[in-house]
Amino acid sequence: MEFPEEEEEEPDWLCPEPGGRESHAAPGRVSSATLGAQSGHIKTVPSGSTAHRVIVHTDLDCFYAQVEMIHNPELRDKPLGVQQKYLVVTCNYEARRLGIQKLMSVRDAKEKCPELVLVNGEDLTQYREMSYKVTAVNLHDDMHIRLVIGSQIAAEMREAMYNRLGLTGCAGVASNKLLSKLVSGTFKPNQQTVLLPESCQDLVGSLDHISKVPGIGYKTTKRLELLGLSSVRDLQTFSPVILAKELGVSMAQHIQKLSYGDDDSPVAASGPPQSLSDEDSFKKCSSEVEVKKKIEELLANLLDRISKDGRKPHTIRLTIRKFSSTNKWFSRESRQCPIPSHVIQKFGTGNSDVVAPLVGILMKLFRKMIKVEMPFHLTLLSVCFSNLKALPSLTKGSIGFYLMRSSPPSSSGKKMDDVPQVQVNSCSFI
DNA sequence: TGGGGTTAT
DNA sequence: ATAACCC
Repeated sequence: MEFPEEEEEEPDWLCPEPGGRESHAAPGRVSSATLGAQSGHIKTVPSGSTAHRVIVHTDLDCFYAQVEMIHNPELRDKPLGVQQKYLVVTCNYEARRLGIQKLMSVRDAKEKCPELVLVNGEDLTQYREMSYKVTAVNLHDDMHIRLVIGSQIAAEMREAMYNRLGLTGCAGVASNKLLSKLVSGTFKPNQQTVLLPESCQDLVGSLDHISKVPGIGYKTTKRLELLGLSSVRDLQTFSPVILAKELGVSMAQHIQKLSYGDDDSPVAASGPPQSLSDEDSFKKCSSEVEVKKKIEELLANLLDRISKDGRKPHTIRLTIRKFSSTNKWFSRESRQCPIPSHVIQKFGTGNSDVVAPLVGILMKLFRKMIKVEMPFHLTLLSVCFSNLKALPSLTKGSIGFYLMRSSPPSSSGKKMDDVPQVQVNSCSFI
C-alpha cells in the first residue's frame, strides 16, 4: 500500500548534485562552438567491460503525503500523516522532524505529536492518477535528457572526426535511426540538429515525396506510385490491407511505420566491410574469352585488396548486367557459391595458387546465367568476396580489431612505435 | 551512373 | 542464393 521510501543520513562519500531545479537545458540546434569546449576527466574502462549503461533510479519523497499536500496546499507547512486504518502509513518531512515514522500507529503518532494532521489515504485513486502522470513525465524528460546527451556525443564525434581525420560533417540527433538520418541534413555544412519529439510529424510531413523516406527505394517507389501514392501523407493514410496485398504484410507494415517516422531497427556497430567487390562496366562484352579476361582483371584487383584486409572470403559471387534498351538500368543478375576450403587456405600466401581455381569457379557461375551457345551482350561484370572470416586470434569484437590499420599483420619488422597513438583502454568522455 | 556496400526473403 | 536497397 506504500511506495518505497528511503530514509538515510547523507553518507559522506556521496554528495547531492547541485541545482536539479534550474537546469532546464533546452535541446534544439546545437552549434559545435557551444559544445566544443567541454572537457573533462578521463574514465578508464577495463577491456571487455560490460559497463556501458547508466541507470537512473528516482525515488519520490513520501509520495502519498505529497499528493495530499498538492491537493490541499494549506497542509504544506503542517505536520501531515496519511492514515490507512489505524496506521500512519507515511507522513511529510515536517512530521518526521517531530518524530513521526512510517507505519506508526495512530495512537503512538498522536502521542508523539498532538498537532499532527491526519488525512485518510485508503482510497488510492488520486495516488494512482498521479502515478500515471509521473511515468508520463519521466518518459518525456528522459527523452529530453537523452537528446541533450546525444547532441553532446554528436559534437564529440564530429570533433574527433575533424581532429583525427580532418573531416567535417553533419549529425542528426533523434529518437530513432530514421529520424536522426532525416534530420541530420537540416543544416548543411558542418552542423548538427536535434529533433524534438514534438516535431517528428512536421519532419516526415516536410518530405515532398515517398521516395525521400530512407528505406523506400526505386522499386518500392514505383509500386507505390502504381497504387496512386506519392506524398508521405498518402502512404500514412492508405489502407494497410490493400498495401499488404501489394507488398506483403511485412513490407507494408514496415514502410507504413516509416511514413509516420516510426523505426525500431537496432543500431549495429559497422566495423570493417562485410564484403569486398570490384566491378567494371563497358559498352559491350559478348564473347566468353572477353568475359574471362575481364574477370581475371577484377579478380587480380580483389585478391590484392583481400590480402591487405587480412581476412579470408568463404563465398564468391559473379554479377552481370545484360544489355537492354528498355529498362535501361538496374537489372543485375548474380550467382554465388562457397569457395572450396582448400582454396581458402592458400589465400594469405602468394596469390597465384588461388587465381586459376577462382577463375574456374567464376566461369562456371557465368555459364549458370548465360547460355554461351546463344549470343549475349553484357554491359557490366562484378566479382565479390563475401562471408569474410577473421584470422584466428583477431577476434571480431575486440578493440584491437577496430583500431587495426588496413594493412595485414606481418610477422617481421613491426616496431613498437607503429602501434596506435591512442591509448587503447581509455575513453575520454563528457 | 559507377563503384562500392548491406539487408530481407 | 538472390533481389532489393542505399550512398
